[in-house]
Amino acid sequence: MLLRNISVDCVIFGFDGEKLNVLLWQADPRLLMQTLRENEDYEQVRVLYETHPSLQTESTWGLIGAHAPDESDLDAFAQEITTGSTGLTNVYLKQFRTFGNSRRVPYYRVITVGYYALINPRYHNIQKSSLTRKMQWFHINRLPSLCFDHEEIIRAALDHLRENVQYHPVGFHLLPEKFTLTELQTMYEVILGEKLDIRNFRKKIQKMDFLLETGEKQENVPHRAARLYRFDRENYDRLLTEGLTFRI
Amino acid sequence: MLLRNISVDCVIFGFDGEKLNVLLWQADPRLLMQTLRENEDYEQVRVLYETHPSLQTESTWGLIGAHAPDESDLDAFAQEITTGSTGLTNVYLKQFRTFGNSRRVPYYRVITVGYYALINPRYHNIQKSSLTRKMQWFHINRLPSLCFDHEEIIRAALDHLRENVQYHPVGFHLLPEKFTLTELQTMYEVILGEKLDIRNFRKKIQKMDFLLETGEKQENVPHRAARLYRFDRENYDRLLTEGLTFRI
DNA sequence: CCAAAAGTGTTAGACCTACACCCATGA
DNA sequence: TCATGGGTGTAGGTCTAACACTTTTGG
Repeated sequence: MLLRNISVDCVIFGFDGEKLNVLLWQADPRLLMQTLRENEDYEQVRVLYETHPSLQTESTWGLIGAHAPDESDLDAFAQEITTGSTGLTNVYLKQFRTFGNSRRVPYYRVITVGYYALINPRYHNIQKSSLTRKMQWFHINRLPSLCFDHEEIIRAALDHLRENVQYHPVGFHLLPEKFTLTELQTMYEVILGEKLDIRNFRKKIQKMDFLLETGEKQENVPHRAARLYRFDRENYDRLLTEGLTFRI
Repeated sequence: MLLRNISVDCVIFGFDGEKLNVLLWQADPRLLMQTLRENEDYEQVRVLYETHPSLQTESTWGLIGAHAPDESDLDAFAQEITTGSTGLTNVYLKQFRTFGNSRRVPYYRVITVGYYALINPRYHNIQKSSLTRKMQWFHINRLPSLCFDHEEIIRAALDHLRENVQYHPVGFHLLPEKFTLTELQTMYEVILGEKLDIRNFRKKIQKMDFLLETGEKQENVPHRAARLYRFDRENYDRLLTEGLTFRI
């Protein structure tokens, strides 16, 4: 059974090497209606899904989310939602805030627990669920019209990410497993919204001692090939216990 | 009406000048039963309150919290809860995490939205609600036995506070309006769990330029009287827009 | 040989750390 | 006059910010 008053929304961030994007979703009204009719799990939430216009117009998009089932842990359910739409398992997910205004959706009370995911879009496969008309990446500065308070949720996720990324090495989840220092720097520049000095950035990040040189280089690039690094989680964890403070 | 599946819990932190404490609560079984009988708002949550032993033994304590009413915004409801137990209005409250494990309380599903409050206990008056047997401060290192997952919630609140306090000037809420530099330093030492060098701390905090000297001094202390300062929020906000980064 | 991005070092100033003694007050 | 905590400065090392040219690669 679904909990009528509780939903989970995932702000799925993807970094394509140049821009930070969010994965958004549009329901297919026909498939949605059919599911509402045939699946009695949806009994609890029918009125909201049946009638809200934003789920039926072509121009309004939503975050990837769902009402929580009675029997799932919220963290696990957020993983399920992410896996269901990207095909990725074991994604970095951060619960960042719960939105609890009493009139944030129409008809009845729904609080939503907000998570954000960091993924590298090169590796994922968008999976349409049975209700989906479209699923698409949007640049965070060019969001379409969004239903409910989803724009506020995305804004809040981004603010949270911006802080988080400065004090915790989570940005690596947005990159391929092997990445160049330029990719790493660009990711930070995009999230923080400012240019960083290339020489100072390299000195700083290399001094932190949890980048592993793979010995490999880029291939088939029309310029000097860059060295590829990987994030050394084990060493990072060890350094943490010794009191390292990560700071970009 | 109360939302059966959603509660709000407030970890109320108080700093007494020496230690960091948490305000905890014990129900009075007789008053509780009477309220359950007479107040039909409690219909939804009766089974949980009637039968769980932790609400009835003398040795188990709980956080200050309640099931959320259908019509209140969660943030506002957390304020109400805090006001109801401390008599203080306009308290610093931070929503820090939502606890959503499916079996965190018995009988039926309840997720709880966790907030923590920072108050100066000198100014507050504990107000017992109609259900209370006892309400009492506990030192964070000497917590009593707690019901449900409340110990985990307190631990998580403390971790969050520890991070928050280093990058945001929120610790001031734990102090009286006018405070000495030693009080400020002690507060940071207690939260961070480490000693700070007095001279370096003073240089650092004074350089930040949002402490106002009041011109007053302590009175009736058996030693040299310390100067009293106050936090200059306006100047802090101005400095923020100019790109200040606060860091203890 | 050209275009494009990779890669590298130095200097001046700011900041951090470690550390010890005198001062003001009330009892 | 004593006990208690308030208040202060310096020196050495580390970190930060600003800044421009050479190298490698593919086309």
